[in-house]
Amino acid sequence: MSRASSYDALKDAISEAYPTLSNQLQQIARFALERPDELALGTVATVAESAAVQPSALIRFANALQFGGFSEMQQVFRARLLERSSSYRERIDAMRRHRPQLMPDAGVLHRFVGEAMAELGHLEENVHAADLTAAAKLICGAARVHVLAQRRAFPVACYLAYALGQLELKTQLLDGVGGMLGETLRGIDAKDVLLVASFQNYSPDVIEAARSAHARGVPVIAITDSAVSPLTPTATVCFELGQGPNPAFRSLVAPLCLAQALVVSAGQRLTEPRAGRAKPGAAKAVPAKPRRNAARGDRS
Amino acid sequence: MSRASSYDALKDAISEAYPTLSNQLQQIARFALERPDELALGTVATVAESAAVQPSALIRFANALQFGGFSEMQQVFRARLLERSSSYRERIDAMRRHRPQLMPDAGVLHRFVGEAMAELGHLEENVHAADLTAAAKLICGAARVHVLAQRRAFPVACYLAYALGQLELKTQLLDGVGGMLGETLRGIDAKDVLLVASFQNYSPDVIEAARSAHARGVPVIAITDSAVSPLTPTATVCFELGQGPNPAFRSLVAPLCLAQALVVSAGQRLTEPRAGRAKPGAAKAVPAKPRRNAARGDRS
DNA sequence: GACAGCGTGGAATGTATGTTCTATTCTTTG
DNA sequence: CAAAGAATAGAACATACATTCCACGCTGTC
Repeated sequence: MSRASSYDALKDAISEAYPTLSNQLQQIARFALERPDELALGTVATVAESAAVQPSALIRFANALQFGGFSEMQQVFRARLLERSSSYRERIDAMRRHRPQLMPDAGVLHRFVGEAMAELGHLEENVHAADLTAAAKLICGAARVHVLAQRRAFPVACYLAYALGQLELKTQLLDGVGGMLGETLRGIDAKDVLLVASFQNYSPDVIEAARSAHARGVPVIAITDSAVSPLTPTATVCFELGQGPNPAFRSLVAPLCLAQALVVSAGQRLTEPRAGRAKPGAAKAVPAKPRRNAARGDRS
Repeated sequence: MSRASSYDALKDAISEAYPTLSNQLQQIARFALERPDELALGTVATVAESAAVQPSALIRFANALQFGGFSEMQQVFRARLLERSSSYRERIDAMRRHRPQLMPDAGVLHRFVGEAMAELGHLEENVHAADLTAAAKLICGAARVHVLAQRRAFPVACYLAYALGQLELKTQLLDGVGGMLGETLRGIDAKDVLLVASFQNYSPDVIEAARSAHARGVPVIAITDSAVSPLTPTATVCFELGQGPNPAFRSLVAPLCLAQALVVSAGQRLTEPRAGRAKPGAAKAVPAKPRRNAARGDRS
């Protein structure tokens, strides 16, 4: 029997070998199963102290399990940690593998469906509910909502403008038609809100628009991909979606799903005004505050 | 400002410090946000190699973020890994479900993510690979590609126009700006292809455009929701996505994912012309054939 | 065009780590 | 009760590591 390469296999190997182990090694075995995180991250010395054994005993334990040494065994515990950290992707990958590709273009569709699902999983993990609430609050309290995006992100703006327009909100899609973008931007005042979306490579116009709006006290809600996006510093509320598993073919699935949630959150807030919303007047007064991310604690 | 102790705080700290960092340090910042797992488990040397920087740069990066050294910063990444792997996240999910009034908008996001995934599942079941292949063939063989959609489906058209334009294809987005839609439509001939998308309630303009194009022998590729859609009879290739589990809040996730698959299929066909494609001339000649769905057998 | 300041690359250094080895202790058996 | 064997503790060692330091190159400025 060779050494185990997955945590589950390792668990089996430990149970199997357990009766044949010495007292101390059994103690380590129990420790390993009870606190696998500690074995994943700790050093020989720290684990040994925590398990109340000598460092050398850990090496003997690893050897007893057919590992070349402690570090080799530790890889298994670390792999477990990584697997666990992305629960969605695990399921997706399994599902994807389970289906063989019959035709060339079916494989393409399968692949993008799988990646879209993974992106959605990431979306849910990376978006803080409080940001969603704060953004919805801003939108509802605004006199007008301006939506701006370009190139790859433009569909997101289209959807937002359309869906927010379906509510009773005064929504304006800022396309650059006729080169009137600059003029329109100047017309935005602090009672409005600017909704922008941009991903790598970021459209300079959009960045500049967000910057200038922010400078004039207009609250900015940004949908972007990274915490180091140029939109981040100028955004009142910033959604950082991260990038999917395959950065080569990024899709709009995650941003659009977020946009939909944003619209519906705003819609709920409009139809049920008392649910957690402050007085309408107060809600309008809030936006000028430059606090970037409502969800997270102030960095003082 | 003291050093960040949680991953979220670290993300904020990175975004804040990002503009002041040197090029190399910015590169590391991006790497850290994109692949936090690697920073959690790797050593200075391995991370440095993976990020294509010198080990010392990593220490400088950690110092710039107010950490005493790399290891100190690494603790934050490791803490994140532990949080995610343990049942901590599940506990939050549970709390979110059990106390929706505390985080009302988290439920909204969760719901739409779930529905989007369901829609993607349906998409995969309802789209036939042969339709995808046929559509890609049409697109590649066309002299020009015209994309048309309105209202809710308009973002799909935007994406298609943008993405197809990124390939070497001559793509034209038919917005109705200036009321020129009718004029533009008359300019489409049988060597072109018309890509339309429309969902309930179907936009009359789009339906009429597809009908008239079809009547003049222009191949039409349609993305719609149902087999009884008014687009179905006039489409050379028709993707019927079905409607998601909840028809009230239909999203664009499925159609956009399909659009992406379509674009990439076309792209592959362009860069590898021999892969399954007939002679270019023949490919152009095919479309006029009135057989509706290439994938399915004739319904007799 | 020279100089100052900063960012960068790469080697040097001291520490900490994993592993090995041996002396000691405990257990078991004749 | 004594002796042999295994298990264990702890020190010793070689390696790998994080960190520091210094020389070089680049950029912007006077």
